[in-house]
Amino acid sequence: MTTTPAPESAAGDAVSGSAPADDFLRLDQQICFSLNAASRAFGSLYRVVLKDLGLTYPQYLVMLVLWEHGELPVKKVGEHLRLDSGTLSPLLKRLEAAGLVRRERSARDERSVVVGLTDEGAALRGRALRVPRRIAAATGFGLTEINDLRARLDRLTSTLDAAALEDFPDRG
Amino acid sequence: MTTTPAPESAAGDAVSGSAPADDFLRLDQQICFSLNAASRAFGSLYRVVLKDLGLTYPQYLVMLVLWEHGELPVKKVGEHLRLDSGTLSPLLKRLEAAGLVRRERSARDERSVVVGLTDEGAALRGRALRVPRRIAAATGFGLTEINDLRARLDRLTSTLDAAALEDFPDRG
DNA sequence: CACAATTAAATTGTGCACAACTAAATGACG
DNA sequence: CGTCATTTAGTTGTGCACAATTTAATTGTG
Repeated sequence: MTTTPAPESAAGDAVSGSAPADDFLRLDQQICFSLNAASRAFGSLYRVVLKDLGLTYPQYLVMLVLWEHGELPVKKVGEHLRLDSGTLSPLLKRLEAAGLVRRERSARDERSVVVGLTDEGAALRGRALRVPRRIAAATGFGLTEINDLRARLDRLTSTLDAAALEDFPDRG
Repeated sequence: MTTTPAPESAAGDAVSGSAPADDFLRLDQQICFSLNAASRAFGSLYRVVLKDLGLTYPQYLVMLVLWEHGELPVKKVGEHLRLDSGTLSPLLKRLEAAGLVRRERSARDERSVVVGLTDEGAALRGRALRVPRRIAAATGFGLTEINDLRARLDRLTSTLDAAALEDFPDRG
């Protein structure tokens, strides 16, 4: 579980034999699983930390966007978070039911629904200020290391997005 | 979007003012969001690549485990993937309905359900061999870089797990 | 102005993650 | 042997992600 053998013999050439492909399959399991596991481990930690704010992790992300940008149409919130209305509509309804946000149709454009903070939602920010520090501490990483990891992940994300668009151009 | 200002002035001391905490909140958004986004971008890519195998991403992970280890009780599958029966039971039923795995109660221990591959499930491995290469290519990362990222993520995961256990010791 | 194309939310349906709980089998111990 | 704690799957309920579809408003064009 330390420093994988790394089947570099098969790194550059086409799939010829069978053994290198096996290694790739095992490696693939490790990579995709590592990311998946890290994401879920983060989720578990946030679940604990956010419990007394009464927020789930995706709800917290939405609140972060609103705290930073003020009121926004659902569309814009979705652009910030890479989420569509299929995910956001029910989530925002739950935040509204919790009294943290209000949602109202824009007068200028009746298609658009503008999401804003209630007083309670704005006040919650004060209690949220201590969240990042607890999370950062739990990672055991320093700021530099965190920023480095973030940069790699962001690069990975945009590369993956680009690759997905090549295979599947009919996507927004 | 390049090299964040990094509010290192507030890195070591307690939250005194307001501005540094604001920065932390913004930073937190970036970190957790980056991981979340990368995980979902990976998911989208796998969704496309796995489409003609008829597998979802979590189902693919289960198949990887079975291809590598042969038949296993549900419990063991869950240990490999960090998933409990609440997630695995319905997932395995879908794989069984698809004709890829069979599930049968162990004779030795009637509590345990052993999951094994059908001929069709074993045969699917052949078509899956080309998946890792497509994924690796899409990341735009070399093997070294992938392994490095994986190592960081694994370290992050175990640190996060340990931190969660400190806050919440009643967890397996 | 009329009408087609586009856009924004919402809805529907499928599948995953996870907490909480249930049911059944096993194992330990008096 | 009987009883109780533990273990293993499964079930239920909540919430998120995402594809596909629907509805309504807006924009563009003739």
